[in-house]
Amino acid sequence: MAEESLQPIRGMSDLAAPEICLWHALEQTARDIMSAYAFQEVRTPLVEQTAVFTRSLGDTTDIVQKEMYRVLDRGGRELTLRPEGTAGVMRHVSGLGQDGADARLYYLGPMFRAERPAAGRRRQFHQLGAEAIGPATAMADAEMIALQAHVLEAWGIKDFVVHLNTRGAPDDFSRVTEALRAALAGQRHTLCADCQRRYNENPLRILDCKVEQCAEQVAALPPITEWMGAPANAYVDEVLAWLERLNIPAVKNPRLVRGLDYYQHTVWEVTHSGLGAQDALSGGGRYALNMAGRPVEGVGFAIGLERVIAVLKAQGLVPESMMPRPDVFVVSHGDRAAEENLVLMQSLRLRGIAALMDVRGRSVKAQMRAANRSRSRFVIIRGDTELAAGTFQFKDMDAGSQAELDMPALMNRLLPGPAHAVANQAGDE
RNA sequence: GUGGGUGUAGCUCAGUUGGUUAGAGCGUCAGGUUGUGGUCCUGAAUGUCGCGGGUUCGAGUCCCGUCACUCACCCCA
Repeated sequence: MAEESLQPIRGMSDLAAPEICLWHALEQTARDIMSAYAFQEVRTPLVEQTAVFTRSLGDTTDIVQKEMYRVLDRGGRELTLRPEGTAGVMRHVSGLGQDGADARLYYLGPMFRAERPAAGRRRQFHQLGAEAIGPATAMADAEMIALQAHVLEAWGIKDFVVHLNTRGAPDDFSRVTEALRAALAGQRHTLCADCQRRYNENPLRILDCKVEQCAEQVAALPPITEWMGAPANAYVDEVLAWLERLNIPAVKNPRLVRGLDYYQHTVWEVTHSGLGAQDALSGGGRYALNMAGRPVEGVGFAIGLERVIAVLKAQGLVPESMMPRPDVFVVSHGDRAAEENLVLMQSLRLRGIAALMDVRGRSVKAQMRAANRSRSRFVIIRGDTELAAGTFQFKDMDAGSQAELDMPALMNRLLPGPAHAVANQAGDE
């Protein structure tokens, strides 16, 4: 066998410049908006006891059945790399007791699912999620959808669509399940293999099957809300009313049910036409379940960062344009000058000026090339001549102009510098 | 998990019906007189042709396997 191929494992990859600059920008925007909605960040462990996920997501879900990275630790305990963020947050909240009754929390980080990678789907991917813990009210649900739309818009995502549905109250659930089985009983054998299995295990999931023959039969069914009681219907309508009041466009999609068992009442998904096969940008819903003996109710969503970035790139955004520019590159000629320039560079950095220099003792020409490649805004050249005269050559790399300055004049050019270097960044080509 | 496509220098790729020292563009580095970038000119370096096996006098080129990437299905973010 090959000695060792230390490459990243399938579906996981490094995230570095220039792409990382885009991530920083998105993260900063998201944190600001979360603060505006009074959400606090929570960082739960990347690994939890397997039961945290199996109990909350549901045993029959695809995530639990075939997509979790499960490992045994030294004590033989069953652990799992988190496939989503909600379960860990609920576990956290259940430990807070009364203090967790109205928690407003968000998270941002990697999730793991052992799937076959494809466009918009990785084994390690990243989600921004938010959870509002508290009693079920339509206003709380609408607020979350508004928050989510706010984030997507602030990131510059255009033309996303919010699909909304209800899974009904808990006591509607069995009624809908039975009604579905009854409605499909006759044509059961014409459904796809997966749906025949779902017919027994979880008939709701048949509703969002993409196989054509199933979709046709589903289209002929009445909307599931007809089998639900009046309270459940009143609840969704109220959510829709609040959204309208907030000017958040949303379309009702009676086939949307989502794949996780903990949802009840409002569920939604945001799609974008520019994504291809995996067109879901984010999803969320209201849930209720028992975590460690404590009931936890809440509403939340998760946005797939990789997919957001795919849309932004499709919209023409280039990560390279977001790379920060160094303010100044220091060029030396002669050992004495190099020594003094190292000290100069350090003092510039202490004042917040982004500075760098060549540390290999290369020719002035090579240093200038390096300065150009680094996209530095300015170059300071100080050799033996300048050292003797107590001056600096100060070159504007964009304009190509150069002037000889003394120390006060140099500082004068550089200290207000970051401001106009930033202003310049937007306009460079 | 199932199916399709791909895998040749840092990057994007070419490589004719298997034939002798494997190429281009971009990038990198160095020069174009002795202290100056981005344009131009000249030159240089870099490949276990994904990995393993097989067929053959001979394989980047054919066959098998394997790994990875990629796309679709499934499901989801």
